[in-house]
Amino acid sequence: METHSYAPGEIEPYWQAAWREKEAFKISNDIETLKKRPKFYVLGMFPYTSGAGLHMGHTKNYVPTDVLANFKRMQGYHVMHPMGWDAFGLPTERTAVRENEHPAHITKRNTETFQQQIQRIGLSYDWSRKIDTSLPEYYRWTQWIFLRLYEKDLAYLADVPVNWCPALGTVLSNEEVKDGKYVETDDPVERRLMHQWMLKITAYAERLLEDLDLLDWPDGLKEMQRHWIGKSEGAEITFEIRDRDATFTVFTTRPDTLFGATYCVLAPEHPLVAQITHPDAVSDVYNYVQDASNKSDLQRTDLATEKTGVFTGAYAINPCNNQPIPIWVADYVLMTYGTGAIMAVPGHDERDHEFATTFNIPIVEVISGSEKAIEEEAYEGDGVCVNSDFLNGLQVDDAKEKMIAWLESEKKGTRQVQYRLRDWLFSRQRYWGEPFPLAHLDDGTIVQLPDDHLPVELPPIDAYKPTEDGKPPLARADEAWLKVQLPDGRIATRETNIMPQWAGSCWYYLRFLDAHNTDAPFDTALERYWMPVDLYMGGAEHAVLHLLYARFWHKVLYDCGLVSTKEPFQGLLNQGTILAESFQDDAGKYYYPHEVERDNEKAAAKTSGKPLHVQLEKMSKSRFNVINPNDVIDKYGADALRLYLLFIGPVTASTPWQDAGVEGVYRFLQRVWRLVVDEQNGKLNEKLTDASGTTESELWRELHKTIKQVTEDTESIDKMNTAISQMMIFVNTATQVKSLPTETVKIFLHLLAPYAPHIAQELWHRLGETGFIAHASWPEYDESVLESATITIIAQVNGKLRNRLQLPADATDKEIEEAALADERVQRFIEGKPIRKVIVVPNRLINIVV
RNA sequence: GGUCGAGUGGUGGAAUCGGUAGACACAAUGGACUUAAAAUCCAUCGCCCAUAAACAGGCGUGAGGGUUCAAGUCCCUCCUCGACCA
Repeated sequence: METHSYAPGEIEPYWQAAWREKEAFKISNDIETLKKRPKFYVLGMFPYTSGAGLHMGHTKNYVPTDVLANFKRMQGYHVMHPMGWDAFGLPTERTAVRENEHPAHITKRNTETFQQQIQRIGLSYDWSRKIDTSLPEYYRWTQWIFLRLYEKDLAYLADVPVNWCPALGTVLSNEEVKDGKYVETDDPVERRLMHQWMLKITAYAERLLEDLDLLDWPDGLKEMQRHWIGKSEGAEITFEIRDRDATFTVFTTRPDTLFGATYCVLAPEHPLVAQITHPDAVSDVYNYVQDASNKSDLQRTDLATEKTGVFTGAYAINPCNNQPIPIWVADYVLMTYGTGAIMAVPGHDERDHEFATTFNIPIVEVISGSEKAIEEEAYEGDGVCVNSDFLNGLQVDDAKEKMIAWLESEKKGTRQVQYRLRDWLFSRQRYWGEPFPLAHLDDGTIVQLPDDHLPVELPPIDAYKPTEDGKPPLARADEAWLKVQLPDGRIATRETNIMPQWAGSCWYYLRFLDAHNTDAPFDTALERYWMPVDLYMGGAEHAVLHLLYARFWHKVLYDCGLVSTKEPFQGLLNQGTILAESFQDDAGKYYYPHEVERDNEKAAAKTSGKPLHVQLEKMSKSRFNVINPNDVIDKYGADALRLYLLFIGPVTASTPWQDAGVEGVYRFLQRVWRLVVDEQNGKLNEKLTDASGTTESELWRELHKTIKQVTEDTESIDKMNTAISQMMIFVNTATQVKSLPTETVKIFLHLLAPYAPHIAQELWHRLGETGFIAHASWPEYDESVLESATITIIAQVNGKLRNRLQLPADATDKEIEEAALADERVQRFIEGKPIRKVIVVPNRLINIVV
């Protein structure tokens, strides 16, 4: 029997093809056309195109941003809503090695899969703007922007400690190293100084901090960035060394505690260590420094359970009281942080206190206020200075000021601001990334290649690993690539490091504006029209690094006069994660849901009968709890997937996946379908009439209520779940009425269209409309329709609900009071007690206090 | 350890500025329809007390205290969980 029920599997591919053929979401690049309307730029963070394909986390980002794009488009905005691929990076290179295939081929395959999967969701991207960071036409401009940074002296070479794995002959990232070993092969990893490219992001620390105030970002996110930048104010103080003609400088945020400094510490790498160490201590110190050099920063500071150190035998002079204090070497002081030396105040710093206790160094109280004896516990709180000569009696803040003034007048120190932010290690010894547009001359000087040499394309090489003598993979390229002739005729050797994975994503939001420009990274007029991004959505894992790096590049481009805004992303939201049940046995082994026997709370493995722990965790392959978006589309369609993802909770909340919930929204879509289509014969529902909407006044009012709520909730982004609730209420009402004005249904379909575009389009079409509902105008609501002749007033006695009163909307306070007092149920609770007070909240309630 | 956020029915979640707690769904239970099932439709659905039934009543937003005519919402103390950083 032929059925005419809702069949997403048929209508969705049909309309997706129609949108593609008609280029329904393509945006003009003609600036005059664009300027006729306001703009809205909504961007979901583009995916890293790993072989795993699209996962539910992507959809939790791309669906809400798409709803917003559809909504703004219907409101009359020109909407920039592009998609592309973050394609350079280590995972693809690893696959290339494993499968012995060129990473470019793997990338092509992966991006095609991604595009196919994304298109099935019915997202309204302008695919003509698609970019791929690993294509020369794109990375040409990444290299071009790097040259602008280089010209501004923001790129430099430095010796920095890296994780070096001798067995693999390569550098590893911190994430790849655990307990001094490479996580995948257990090969030992050591710390080694290597020549690396650095970007001087610290030069922008203050602006990166200050300009956070310009942004409409969640406070928590701004706080994370502030913390990462880590501005601290204090003083640099110079210490002289007794009996030697040498000094060292420390940075402290607590110059007020200088009188309490009872020792100093130099980092093991500090250049003075060798110079000042007393002959008797030389071998101890040497051994200690050797040990420390193999530890990571984390092992030296936060993971260290015990403080270690060694006395140099030398003494520094405390500048405020000329007392000699011992100089130690300890690995809890890092050379890369501050000046690589500290003054230690064990009385008022927890780590110094621990160290002083371990090594029996005196502890002096200089700030009063501690509840415990200063020998027992460091006191880091506020208080009044004691044992501090000219600071005595001052509060901490005043004491800091006075001490800095004194140091400056005595030329023993200066006011200083310090940041936690480090310069950005910008080179990798890998293959699948952007080559640097730089070359080295024989005399060691570095030259930048002229712009017209770009792109510097990746050369073909025989193996994606370092050379025998430890040079990066690009050093395997043939001479034709390695040697480059400069405009003046000299021959230079190309830089063989590549840029890190972050590089391509630092400016991709600009390339979307003018994706195929071959003369410039983007057109300036287009940039001025579209920037900044109005809403940027992405996972919280990018809250710090990606956003900070992109902001940094953007500010450099701003200083070069290439972009018109100080900040790239005006609005920003982190979508929540999607959780799902996972099953784990006592040994920590995970099981797939189909391997598990469920009995209410308890779960057991089907094969072994072992009891399993059931927990809600983020969906991930390694936890065996992934649900593939494409499987959901196969079963329920893209509209149901979209609606469900939005209906389970606010966009920013983390919510568990429930299969049954998808059925709920699927049923809702079926009800919508039946409003228009008679499932028996496929014709239009007989209830539909040509009457004006106002004839069915209750439904008309519900419609306007729905327009209002869907408009407001969609606008706020984080309330799309309640927008759907209200649409459900409308459909429930519409299902029950006896005659249904077609006009009313058509208006409703506009509201549904951003959320469930396929079904809205299909029903729109069946109601005789041509063209795309996506191009129709967003409906307005009429406030007067929402007004009702009567209102419900809550009658309370002593704050407790006693009755609901139906009263005319224009009733005065006095009339409300009279009606309440006349009410039988209210009277029962007053029972002749004296009325002390009556509170009337307009349009809401009356509270009688007895 | 630090910073930020969150605790509401069996479940996901609603609740504007402090003003009807539990919208909308899911699950469950009962019923209608059906040879049967699915689908669909109707009803019930926080806890307690009471009743033949009903009207009503008491309690209730992690725990304890406070402010207020009125607290899920504001303040204090504590507990638990999560995110990020270390």
